[in-house]
Amino acid sequence: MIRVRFAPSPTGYLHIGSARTFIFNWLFVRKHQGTMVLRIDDTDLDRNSEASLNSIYEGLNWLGLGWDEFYRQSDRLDLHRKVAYDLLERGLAYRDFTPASDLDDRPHSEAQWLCNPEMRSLSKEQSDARAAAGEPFVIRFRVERDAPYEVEFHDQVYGPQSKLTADIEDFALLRSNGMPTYHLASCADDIDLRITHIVRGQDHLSNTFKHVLIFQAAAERSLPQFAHLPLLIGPDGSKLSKRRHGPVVSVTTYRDHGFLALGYINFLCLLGWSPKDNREQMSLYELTACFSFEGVNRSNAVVNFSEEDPIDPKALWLNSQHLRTIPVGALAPLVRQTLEAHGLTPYGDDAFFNHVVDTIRSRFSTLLDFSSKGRAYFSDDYPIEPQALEKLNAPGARELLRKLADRIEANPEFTESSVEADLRKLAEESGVKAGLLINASRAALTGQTVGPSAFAVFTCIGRERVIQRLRKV
RNA sequence: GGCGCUAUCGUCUAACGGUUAGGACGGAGCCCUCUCAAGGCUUAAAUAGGGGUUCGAUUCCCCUUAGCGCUACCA
Repeated sequence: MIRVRFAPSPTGYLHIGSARTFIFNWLFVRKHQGTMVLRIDDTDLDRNSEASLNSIYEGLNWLGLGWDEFYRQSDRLDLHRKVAYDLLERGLAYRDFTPASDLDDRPHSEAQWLCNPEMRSLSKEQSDARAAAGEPFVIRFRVERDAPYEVEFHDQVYGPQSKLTADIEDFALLRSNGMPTYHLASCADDIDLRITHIVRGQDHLSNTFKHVLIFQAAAERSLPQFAHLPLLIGPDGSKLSKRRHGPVVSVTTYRDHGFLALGYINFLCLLGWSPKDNREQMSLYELTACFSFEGVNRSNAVVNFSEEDPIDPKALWLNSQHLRTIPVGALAPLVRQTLEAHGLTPYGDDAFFNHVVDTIRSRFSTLLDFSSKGRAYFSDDYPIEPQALEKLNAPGARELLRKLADRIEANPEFTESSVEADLRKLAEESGVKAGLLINASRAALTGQTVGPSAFAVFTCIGRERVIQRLRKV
């Protein structure tokens, strides 16, 4: 049984890199009918906040993929401590009484820090005595020093990995305030939750050697599988961060820009992974079916945005592809929500609404376009653009539009073809080109010079409103 | 500084030793057309540099360079 976990720490919004990690975990586990664990890694008291936990849920809920089991590390502290003390008991870890402030003075840039030999060699009696006296300490993992060996694991993406114990420092397991470090909490939980595949960002690739040491020391069973994902970076080549790159790094930004969750998921999947057969637009089903770690790349992927253009153009394109191909029935409720959020109430029944959505969607790339560019289809209060005004100001245009209104009113039939017939007949009788009347109609009905076929516009606005709007010009 | 990872068009990527180095986004142009999209077609655009191995390297090995990551009582 495959079990994976997504383990965000609540120290900010849901980062798009984290979102992609979540998605890859999800695709993998759904493909193999395993269990998805959501685990909140909240062991850093200083940086955690309830607000950021909520924003992570917000992002996850928007993606809409879901999970099967849920844990918070802060509820599992006893387990973490037990693992640390067990390692201490067995001599695989030791107490380090060095005050935290002294460690800051370490010459970081020159030689790497491995351990403090004095603390490492403290006898059990001394160590116990100082602890009993209330002196603060951290518990560190005792990495082999006398007989260095290669710590090895096989990464599903990066292949065989190894690192000499001589290059691994005696990392902390338990802080002096009694809280576990990331390394300890993560491994203790992965063991306890019987996680079989650890899928996470490549920034943890070198940490994995430490984790392997913990797993080997603390778990009876064999190592989980590891799969590290290439990082998402900005156009400047640096890791995406809110401070540097702004709101583009938060998934909710894309929700707020009117993205379809599927469109954005699809985009994220194509960053660092490909199905190898040139497919780009894919359904969740297709993504799940063909996802594999073999298809994951090893080099970082740039999210392509700029100040003028804050959304990756490919994301926008992919979204527009989904927007025009998903079933109207699935799209319509989302459009309705968007409209309502902008104070617009669509006309007519569901069938009519679906018809309108279906007609105009191929020109749009986000949900927001329905309430902005598509406003005239859902409200009588819409702006007339300057170019549209020009069309209306064409000689005789207004008068012809009023006549057209009369013709339409006189004709009981109201379909694309009946309107077209009425319009063309009127143009012919008046000795003007049909194009003039067609363009003027669109301008009058939508306030815009761009949009669907003019006759389709008539049916989307509806008979009564068409007559009204044509007369009003 | 040490260790680890990476390197194909501007961007996302394909090519698991032999291709005119393919596709997509974006750009340019053409067609279609009542407008705008969509769609179709065309086009510009890449193997970081240097050594090997090989009949033959984008592909395998080494070096250089560059970028990224880890080197915290952050995750």
